[in-house]
Amino acid sequence: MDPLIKMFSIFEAYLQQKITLTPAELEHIKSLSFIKKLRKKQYLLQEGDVWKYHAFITTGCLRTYTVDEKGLEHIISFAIENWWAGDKESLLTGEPSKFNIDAVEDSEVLLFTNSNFELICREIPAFNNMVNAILQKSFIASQNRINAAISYTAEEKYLNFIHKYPGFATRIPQSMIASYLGITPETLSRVRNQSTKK
Amino acid sequence: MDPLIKMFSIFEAYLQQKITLTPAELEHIKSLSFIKKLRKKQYLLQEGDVWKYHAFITTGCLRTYTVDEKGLEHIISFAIENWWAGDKESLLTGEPSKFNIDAVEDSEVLLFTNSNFELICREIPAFNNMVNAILQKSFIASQNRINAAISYTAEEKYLNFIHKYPGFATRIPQSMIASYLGITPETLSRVRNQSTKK
DNA sequence: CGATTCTTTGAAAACAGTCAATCTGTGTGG
DNA sequence: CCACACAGATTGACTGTTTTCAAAGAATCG
Repeated sequence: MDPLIKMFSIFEAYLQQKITLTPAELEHIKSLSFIKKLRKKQYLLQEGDVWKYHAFITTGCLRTYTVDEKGLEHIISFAIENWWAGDKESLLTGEPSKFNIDAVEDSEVLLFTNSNFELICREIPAFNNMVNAILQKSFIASQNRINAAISYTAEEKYLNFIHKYPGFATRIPQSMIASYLGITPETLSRVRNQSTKK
Repeated sequence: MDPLIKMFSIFEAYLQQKITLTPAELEHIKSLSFIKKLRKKQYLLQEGDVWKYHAFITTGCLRTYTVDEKGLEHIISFAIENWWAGDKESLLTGEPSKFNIDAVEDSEVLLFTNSNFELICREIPAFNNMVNAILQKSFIASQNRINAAISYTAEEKYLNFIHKYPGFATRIPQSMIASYLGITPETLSRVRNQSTKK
């Protein structure tokens, strides 16, 4: 099966679960998308580059992260199949990104240039509404993450994480969970040992 | 001067700086808004209540915060004049809010019920676009705050804060800045002393 | 002023981070 | 198929930062 057809069918299922589209609209959206396959550890975006796309993940897992002066990575977000990735700030301002995005697993991504994406939003109001609803959910999730980051202890952060994303923890190295939670891998290891004892 | 007229003129100036509206549209928006004056420390929203509005601050300063089991407050966000406040999660889900919103200074707020707000969004596409642009900026700010929360030391958090919001720090108690940064007031006090020595 | 609130300071304790070594599991090439 | 290499996880000892608790010192406001 043509990979574009297969990948797009995943996106199509995603769209149809959220909004109603005519076959012509679907075909139009499809015509404006293109595929990118990423091997594990391959970059989708590197710090310093300008991000100009909207990326929908059909399979796999990506991470968005910063690297500090000491070379430590801090994961801002994960994005798995049926979710979006990108740097909205770089996209909006045109400034070079301060984030890196790379593949945690071999992944397949559907890309839209920003101008094509905006075209779709203008032409298909339901699509625009969907995009705004996603943004709203993303914002709410961010608020909750901020609350966890400034209120919780290391243990609470971990327990909250596995409760919120059950199953996901087994899919990625623990050191990445630590990086996402803002603690060291060693601390996470100790916290896990103590939690299981209870 | 009628307080509604005065307050609305602030909102009107805000709107006209962002979008173009006809006098009739402005009048329509005005007719769907209502005033709330808040004395310092007065609640706009209490934990457990369902939030059903969109609040635009014309003067003053509000804070959104959680209270943990120990009774400690954790500030999720500040909102000053010409900015918005509310709990999008409670609004979207209809669930009781886990946040409190109260006035840090005597404040004046313009309120729209969610249904009236959505009506305006539907009737005036430019207004809807403006709302989405604000949401986008809010999301970007949240991402940056998450990055600071998981990457920075206490001192870096403070320096980043005063750099990002110059002047604002003098407007609120330092203990609230500490609460916003996720550190204790004592630590902030010490960090400030050390920073000024340098 | 006096009362309240906020900030600063000190000393001790708790927590998380660092560095280094060991252990575990996985996958690859000989 | 085994042995090895590698990446990731764990553990220990130590260090450093931040918190906690308590008290004293400013600042603010009625």
